[in-house]
Amino acid sequence: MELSNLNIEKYLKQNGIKPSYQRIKIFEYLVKHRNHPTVDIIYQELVKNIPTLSKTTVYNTLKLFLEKRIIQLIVIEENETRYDADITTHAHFKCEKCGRVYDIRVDLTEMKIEGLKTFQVKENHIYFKGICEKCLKENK
Amino acid sequence: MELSNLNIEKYLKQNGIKPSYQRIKIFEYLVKHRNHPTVDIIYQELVKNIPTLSKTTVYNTLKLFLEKRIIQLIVIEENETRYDADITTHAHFKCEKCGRVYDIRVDLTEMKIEGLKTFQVKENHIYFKGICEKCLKENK
DNA sequence: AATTAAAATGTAATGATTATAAATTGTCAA
DNA sequence: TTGACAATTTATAATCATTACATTTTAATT
Repeated sequence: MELSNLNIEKYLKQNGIKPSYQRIKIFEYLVKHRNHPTVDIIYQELVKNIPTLSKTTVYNTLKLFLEKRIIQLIVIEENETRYDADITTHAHFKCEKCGRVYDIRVDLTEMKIEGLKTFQVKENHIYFKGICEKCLKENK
Repeated sequence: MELSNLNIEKYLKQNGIKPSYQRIKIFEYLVKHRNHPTVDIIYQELVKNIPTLSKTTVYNTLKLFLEKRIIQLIVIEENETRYDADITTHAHFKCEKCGRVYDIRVDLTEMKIEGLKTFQVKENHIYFKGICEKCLKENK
């Protein structure tokens, strides 16, 4: 299902989450922007329209979303935790210049890993660092 | 070259690092244990034999090693930064039960990624989470 | 409307990392 | 060998993201 078209309230309910105003807005932010934001980015954006919003609420809500597995954690840099409402398998690319985090489609079926045969794998994470196309062009 | 057999003092010099006692011991710890330790683990182990050791020195030294590219950063959990003296391309697996971080050999040549064509990739990181073989057996 | 539970909020506490300044050690010319 | 300067280590304080906790607000139920 395309996240951008779904009814967020319904989606939260389906996943056992009571759809409060704040929860809806936080999830909506993730779905609409798809920018892999940090807690602070989410807070700074939403507090413009929800002046009473507390950063603790953002933390609590994201933790709840993680427990219910409707978002995933992205940890690329130390001390920079980001969140993604796209929970399908995909990789990320972080540009060292502009700091943007891009979604990268990867085909993991190609990747057969001997060393993991005897392990029970629950999550896989792939990310790259470098310079994005946009920044490469600008620096010419 | 096998890191475990090399002369650490020489290796540091070759990479533009003045081989002080602390630096040698910290690098030696990484090479001998290969356990992807945190700063605290390194500090707690080394301070047993170097009572004057400061945690700041461990931080400074690891930062220097990173700049000189003789170690790599491993960030799997938020708020848990680990270090690895093996700078060859390989993946990691963190066990959710015992917390151990395993090295996993992967063949990245198989992984052709359309979305990265126009980007300049400098680093790639792959990690998995789940239950390791040891813990799977113990829980039976 | 009253009662209770859930959620949101504000503030304080925690803990890893970084900044800063002082002390120690190493280097090298005189 | 000594003195002076630079590099390194150390100890302490500051920072900042996250978590803990207590209070207030909102929602649900009778």
